Amino acid sequence: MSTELPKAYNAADVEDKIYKLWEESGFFDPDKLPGDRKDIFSVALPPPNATGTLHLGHALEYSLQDAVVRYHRMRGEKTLWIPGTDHAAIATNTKVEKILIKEEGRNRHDIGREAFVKKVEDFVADSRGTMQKQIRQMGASLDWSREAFTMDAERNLAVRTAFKRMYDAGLIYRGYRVINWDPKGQTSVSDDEVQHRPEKGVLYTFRYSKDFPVEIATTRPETKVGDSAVAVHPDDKRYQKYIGKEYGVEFAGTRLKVKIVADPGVDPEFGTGAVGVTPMHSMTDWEIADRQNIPAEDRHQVINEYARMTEIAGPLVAGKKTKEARDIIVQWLKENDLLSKEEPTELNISVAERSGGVIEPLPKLQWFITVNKEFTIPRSSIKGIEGGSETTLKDVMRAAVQNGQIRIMPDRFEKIYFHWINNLRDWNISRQLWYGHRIPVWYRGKEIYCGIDAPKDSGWEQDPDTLDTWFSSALWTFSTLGWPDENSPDLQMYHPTTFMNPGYEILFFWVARMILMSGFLLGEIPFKTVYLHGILRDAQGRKFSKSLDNGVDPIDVIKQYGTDALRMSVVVGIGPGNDGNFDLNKVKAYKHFGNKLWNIARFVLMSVPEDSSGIMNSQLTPGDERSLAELGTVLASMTSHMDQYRFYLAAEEIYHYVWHTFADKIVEESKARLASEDPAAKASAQRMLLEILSTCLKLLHPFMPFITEELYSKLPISGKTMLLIEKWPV
RNA sequence: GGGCGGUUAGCUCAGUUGGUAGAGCGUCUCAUUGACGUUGAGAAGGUCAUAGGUUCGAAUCCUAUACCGCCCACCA
Repeated sequence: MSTELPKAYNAADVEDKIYKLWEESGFFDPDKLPGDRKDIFSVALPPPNATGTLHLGHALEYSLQDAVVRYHRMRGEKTLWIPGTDHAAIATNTKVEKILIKEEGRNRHDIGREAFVKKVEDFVADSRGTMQKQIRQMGASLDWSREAFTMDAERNLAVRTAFKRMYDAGLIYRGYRVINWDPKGQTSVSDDEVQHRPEKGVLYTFRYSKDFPVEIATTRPETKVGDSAVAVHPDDKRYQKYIGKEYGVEFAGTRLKVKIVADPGVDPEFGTGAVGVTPMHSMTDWEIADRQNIPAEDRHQVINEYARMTEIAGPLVAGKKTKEARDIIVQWLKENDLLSKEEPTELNISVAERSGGVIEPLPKLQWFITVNKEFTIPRSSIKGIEGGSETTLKDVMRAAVQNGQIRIMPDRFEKIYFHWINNLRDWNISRQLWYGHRIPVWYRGKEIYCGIDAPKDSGWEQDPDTLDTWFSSALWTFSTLGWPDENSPDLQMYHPTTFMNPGYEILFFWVARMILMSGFLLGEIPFKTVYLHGILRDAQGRKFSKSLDNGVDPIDVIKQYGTDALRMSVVVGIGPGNDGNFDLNKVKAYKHFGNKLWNIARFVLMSVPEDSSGIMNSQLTPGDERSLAELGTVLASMTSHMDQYRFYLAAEEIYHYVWHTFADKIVEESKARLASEDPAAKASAQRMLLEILSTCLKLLHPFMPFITEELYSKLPISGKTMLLIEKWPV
């Protein structure tokens, strides 16, 4: 054999070249794949946030998806994998504003909306370029001709159309109520974007004034200047005589009208069994106030958007930060001999997940998607939901998974999903951010107009708010396929998509919302299988974090060990839904494996003639027949693993076979015969080696695409194609 | 408060429907001008958290307990 391979495999020499070859072949585009492909396999890449660069989590995600995509392409399916980027409104806003403050000492308000959005767009353009390059380095076989961005013109049209249709169906409404306000990010956030952090607090027990009949308990005395009622349990004997009575009280420099009401939501065992109701600063209290018909004029906003006390809060605390106000009020209670107890307590503080700001519940006029309201679903292929029937978005989301049309892997996340739906409240979709999809609603005096485009006549002003970034992400499986053009060939061909591979941390943010949107807008499920992956931790199992400085740049790993080694290291041994540890030693081990494979191929290539047509027809010895049969069982098992999305087992199986059966046993055993004088024995060995090597390269290709493609190109077999589109053996 | 996951070799973790325990790394011994030292052969090392139960048989199923971790939550 004349082809000279270097002694060791050097990933850097081949990866860029191979990727270019693939990309130029056009085979990432399913329309350009050869042969008659009837079965469809389509995947939408979870679009990475346009906030900068890829991290190891992306490496894990893309290794899994590329393996499954390559496998199905080799199975002869019409395989589409669509790339894209998410504008990640809140994350990008935050990041760019941070840079702005650092570099220019100005915030977004200093430079104005237009200039700020321009800055964000420039930043995003930059990030997207970097990330596209990095995704290519991962070897991801994405159809770049269909690349999408959640903020481009096509996706913007999809967003406006979706909003309009939901608005017309009565599923989107504007409402004034208590929402999660992030004083740091200066925007509202949805319930899912609020995280809880345990903190030590104090439970204060006191009464508003000397002549007020009941004591209440709270951890936030500063909000009590905004109280409108005291709620007790309807069956609580202690307070029966006060229920329905109204008191005027002088409390910490304010005058309050406090009605004592009975509400079943109150726990008689907690504190004094009586709760001060602050409608404007607690969602629960707002709901109690609604149930008790507390009129709007008796609800007082005492905290503003900057987490400072308002004028209404009274002269004692007005203008103060909430924490200062708390101290002042506690002091006032003590001075007036109203405080009866101070007990240390554990409390959960609410924090905005992006900015880290402490959430301040505030009443605001916001846009919501209602999840409990009945509507007529125009059409539906979701089992259990009849087209034309009355249903709710919650029911749609539930049905899609309950009836098995969507499978969530691992199964246990289905329970978590249902639990989330059961407790779901209306989704606050408006954000007071500048970068994002502008809400397609216009106002003129008391008139309101919702439309895909601005109203033609003059005097209208568009709603200043933008949409929650997950609103556009929720459309992703079909907004990337030409929707809202229902006749789009891509949409008809590739939707519902086959496979979806997000991290479990965005099950609610994204997976559930995709099911919601696809259900309402298309009457379809967005995908058939959701394979949730876990988080990658460091070698000791710790989370990657800036403070630990244990971050690893996947591009550095690729430079040092090669992409194939990185890919194997994040796939093998990590089951669905489980966190994995990232260990450079593991990457190194798979680099060694690549080299092993390289040298197996070198040996085989040196051992067979340049023209293999003669040996490929030679008679196999019974021993060689057995070896091929044994490979057949490995193949069958691997195929089954791949079909069931058990990549972690498939990859390990072929790894083990190549090294410890093919190299250690079969190749070793063949050496004597290759050197022998018996031409039949020699030819049989040559044929067997070449066949096994060829098959192994195919089986490994989904996991280690670069080295296998390179080696496959050297094999002296006729009729072969690029390994990328070679047939998976059967 | 509710729910979920984990507990397997020194370390990090696999173990698909129950059939006498596996991988990588690490350790020890030996080999080696050989396709590959990014190597090969071999070895040591586990009562599969604990206690019960089901079964001919359990790391695997059931019930408790302990310890770690995660998610959800309108006990103010």
